[in-house]
Amino acid sequence: MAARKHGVLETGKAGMARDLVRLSDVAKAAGVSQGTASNVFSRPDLVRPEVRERVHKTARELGYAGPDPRGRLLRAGKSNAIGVATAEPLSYFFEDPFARVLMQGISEACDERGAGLALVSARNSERLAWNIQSALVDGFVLLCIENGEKLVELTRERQLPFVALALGKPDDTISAIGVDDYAGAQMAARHLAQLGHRRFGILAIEFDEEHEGPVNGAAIAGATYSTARDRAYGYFEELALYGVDRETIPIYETRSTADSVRRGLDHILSGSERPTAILAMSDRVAMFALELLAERGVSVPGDISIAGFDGVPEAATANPPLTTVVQPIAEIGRRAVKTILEHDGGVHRESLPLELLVRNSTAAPSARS
Amino acid sequence: MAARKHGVLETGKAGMARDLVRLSDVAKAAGVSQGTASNVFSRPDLVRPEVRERVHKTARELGYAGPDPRGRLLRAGKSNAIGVATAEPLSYFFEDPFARVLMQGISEACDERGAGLALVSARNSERLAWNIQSALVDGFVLLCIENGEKLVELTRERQLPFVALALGKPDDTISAIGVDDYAGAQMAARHLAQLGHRRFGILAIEFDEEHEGPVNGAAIAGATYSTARDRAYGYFEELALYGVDRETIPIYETRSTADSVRRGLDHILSGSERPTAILAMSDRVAMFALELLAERGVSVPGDISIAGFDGVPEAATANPPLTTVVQPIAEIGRRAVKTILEHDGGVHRESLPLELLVRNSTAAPSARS
DNA sequence: ATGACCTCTTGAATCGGTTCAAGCATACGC
DNA sequence: GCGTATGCTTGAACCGATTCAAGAGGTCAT
Repeated sequence: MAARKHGVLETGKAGMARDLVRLSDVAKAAGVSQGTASNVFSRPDLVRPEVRERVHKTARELGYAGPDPRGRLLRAGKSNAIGVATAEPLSYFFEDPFARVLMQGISEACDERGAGLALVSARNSERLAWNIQSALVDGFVLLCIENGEKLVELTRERQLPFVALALGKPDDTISAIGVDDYAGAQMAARHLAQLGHRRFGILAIEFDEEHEGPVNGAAIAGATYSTARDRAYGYFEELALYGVDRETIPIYETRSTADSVRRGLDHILSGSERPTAILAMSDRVAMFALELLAERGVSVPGDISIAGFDGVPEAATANPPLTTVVQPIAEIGRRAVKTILEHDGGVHRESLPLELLVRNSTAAPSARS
Repeated sequence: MAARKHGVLETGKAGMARDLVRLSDVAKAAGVSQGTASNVFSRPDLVRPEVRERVHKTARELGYAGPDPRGRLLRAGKSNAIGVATAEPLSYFFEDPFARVLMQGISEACDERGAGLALVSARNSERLAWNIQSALVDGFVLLCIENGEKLVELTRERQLPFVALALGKPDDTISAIGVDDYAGAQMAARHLAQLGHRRFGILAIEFDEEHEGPVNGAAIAGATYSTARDRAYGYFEELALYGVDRETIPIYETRSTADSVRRGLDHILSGSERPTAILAMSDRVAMFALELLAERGVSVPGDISIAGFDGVPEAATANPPLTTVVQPIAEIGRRAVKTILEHDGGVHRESLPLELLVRNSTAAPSARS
């Protein structure tokens, strides 16, 4: 009661006097040492009940808010929270389907272990750097979508445990969890080839920082992002087994937006020999393509088959439901958290299995194609 | 280079020796005072370039990770982050459509102002208490869904600025942002009544902690959650204007799960006079109902009209697209952040406008009904 | 040569706790 | 009555920075 009354008074003096009362004030007022006062709150069983009660009473009378986590943090060292960082804006965590499923896995693991969760990001890279430098966390999960190198660079300087979500990096001295994009791409390609398709088009995700448009072999070899590169090679190698020459496959690098997918589709379908199957490097891109084709009256899988990649939940309810290579996204998140919280100073690299999930967006090419 | 080498050595000794090198070590090694060393990193322009360079070099050689945010935090007082707290498990932030849109608004506002974002929650309330007590934030946004009272109680003790997302609380001494649920419910009811409906059923969201099932007037009056209560009264009052007696309206309290909505639907449709319109207190519930009715071969809006509440994005792509009362969810989030970051010690209460959005799930009752 | 005025730099205080070795009673066994 | 085990308390060190009044050294004008 006294506490509440005091609190009201405090906030009443709009904007003035912040939290003036500290543990040492309580200790002094209660006539005990600061050490004892601290024990009252953190390890009550070490304190004689009467003393404990007296200190509590004093604290209430003074309006003490309880031990300030800032002080504790400094002493204890651990903030008991992990940070998830990415170079995208913060809202990415709540918008992107992949990120959302990943975060579900991450948050489950955090809940289980009682760890907190801090989202670290920013629109411009200067602020991102600052945010990473000043994040109050015990470790980082790096969502390496856009600007992975930079992210790793910045995080490394914090000298905290971290794990990159993407194995591709040439640098295998850092911990990472990911999937075998190459093998996954092979699965998708094999599936379509075995259905009888021989004419393909590829709707790619980002190979490089800023580029959009048709892509050739050299560009792929020099790609900044290994995810796209590996998936491309996976497609190529597998299709080669079925006698499909990679040179004949139109491939368009999109920016994962509806507009760029539209342009990509135009490019791919404009050739003399129209593909009967499209390999999309992400479900997101595949689903944009699905919508656009429906608008144009092209039947999927009647006229064209499409296979995606990632296995986001939305793929199941797309129209038609999307055949895709599913990543264990939530599991990746869970393991990332585990890796950080159980960090032992070593490097932890892990590749999780992919799985082809056949739905209705793929079928044998029709006779008339 | 030296820095990296050192870093590698450090982490090499698996699990041993943490970050031994502090600012004071660097200062000593560089032969400057700690104050100067601090300035080198935080206010470089105060330091003569040569000295600055020397300190930086020393820091690199020692493998100094840069000023530790923990120390800074204690001194500076502000962690420059806000916490979003709720009594649901953490994954709620990424699963629930309402929460997601809200978080988009919140994260945009945080991005804009360069504030960090911490998610605070837990499965059991003991841990929740601890997490709130120890969150390193400058203020809280309280997502009062399930256990608002408790949440407010816990947060109040931190003596940090906070804003509750829900106006309903009897306690108007706390800051809050919300909508006029009563008026919103009236809009939905009026719309259906004006279409000609006179027989209604209500699929309610939670009135109380644990209950599911048919609800009577007394239960509503004594409801724990004001959101549900206000919406119910909004429906009742408006329908009364059209001569509909509230006693004749079957109302079922769901737990917002598919199963409970199924039971709710059974209850509502089992009466002798089948309703021609259903008022659902949330889009989530409405969309479950939509699916279930489709399964049963009941046409919406042919046989039955349904109106939702909240205006989550999914409502637009439901089948049929859902008529609903839309809340400015993202805007609520943005204002919440603004309120906290601009906290002046006063109480800030705000009610944002609702809007009826008519789509295809509502129509005039058919002749045969 | 003197004093005014700059630009850096220093040293100490401070932020708010936790922890631990050492001290002091009190009770217990003999 | 004495040594010892037991149970609370204490006081001081420490966590890792930032800040600011005061000082040091140098420049410039008179």
